[in-house]
Amino acid sequence: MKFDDKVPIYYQIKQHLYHEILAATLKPGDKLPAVRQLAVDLTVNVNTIQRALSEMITEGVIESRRGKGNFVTQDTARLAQLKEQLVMAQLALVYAQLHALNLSDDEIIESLKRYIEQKGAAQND
Amino acid sequence: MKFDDKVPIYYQIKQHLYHEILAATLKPGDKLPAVRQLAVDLTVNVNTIQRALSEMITEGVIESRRGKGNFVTQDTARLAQLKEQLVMAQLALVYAQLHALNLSDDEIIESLKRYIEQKGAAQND
DNA sequence: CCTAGTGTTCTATTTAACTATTACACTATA
DNA sequence: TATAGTGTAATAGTTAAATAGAACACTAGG
Repeated sequence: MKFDDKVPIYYQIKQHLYHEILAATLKPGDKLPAVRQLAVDLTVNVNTIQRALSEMITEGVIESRRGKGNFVTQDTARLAQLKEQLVMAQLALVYAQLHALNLSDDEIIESLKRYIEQKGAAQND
Repeated sequence: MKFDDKVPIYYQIKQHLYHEILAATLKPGDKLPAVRQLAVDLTVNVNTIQRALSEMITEGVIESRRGKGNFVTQDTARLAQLKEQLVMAQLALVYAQLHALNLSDDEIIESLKRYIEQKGAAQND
């Protein structure tokens, strides 16, 4: 995994895991890879994995069972809520950024459409 | 100015200045506030300001004139190019994030529209 | 009971960002 | 030429992220 050195690695790992869970690559109740395995896979230290996981445990996304492993919560309502929050946060961010560049609401929507069309033309998804 | 502690301060300052320039709050040829003044305004050290500025000088956005000050470049073509790049980069980012959450192209566009409508309803812009 | 696999915690060290401080270089102007 | 305002650069110290390594706690299975 490649990291952006502008953002703490533990935070990027957290976002990575969030995406896997909210995109249902990891389903409710699924067991995550062992922390030592994740550390190898992502070529970081166990402590860095642990830091990402401990925040997600606090947030109710992951349940930890000592001696067994880490598991995706089965609280699907919580997951749906978090997904909606994440989508809205992303949109709010990009909207604020583009609005700050003096793009109107319509221009923002249009430029997104243009981007998607260009993307589709450049490479079939 | 408030900073996100997940991202280096110098980098946030750079983005902040980019926005002011590309939104034409600071126009081509305009003089920027003195580095020591910026340091006071943004409550950071001069070196942190300098680091942001030196990258922007390398990128051709700002011209430095020793003893006089820092000035926005008058190369409007360069500015237009950078603005387009920045907009596209923002869109690419949010698209990738939402796509990774299994939202289709249409759903991404629709959710942006919904966000903007909600925003307009919640607070007149 | 022992062992392997798991999560958890602690200490020490390294590195990069940021700060504080000082000094230097150049420009304009009184 | 003296002074104030500007950018530039170097040094030293602080802090947080990340690493390395070790130890501890719990579970399952032979």
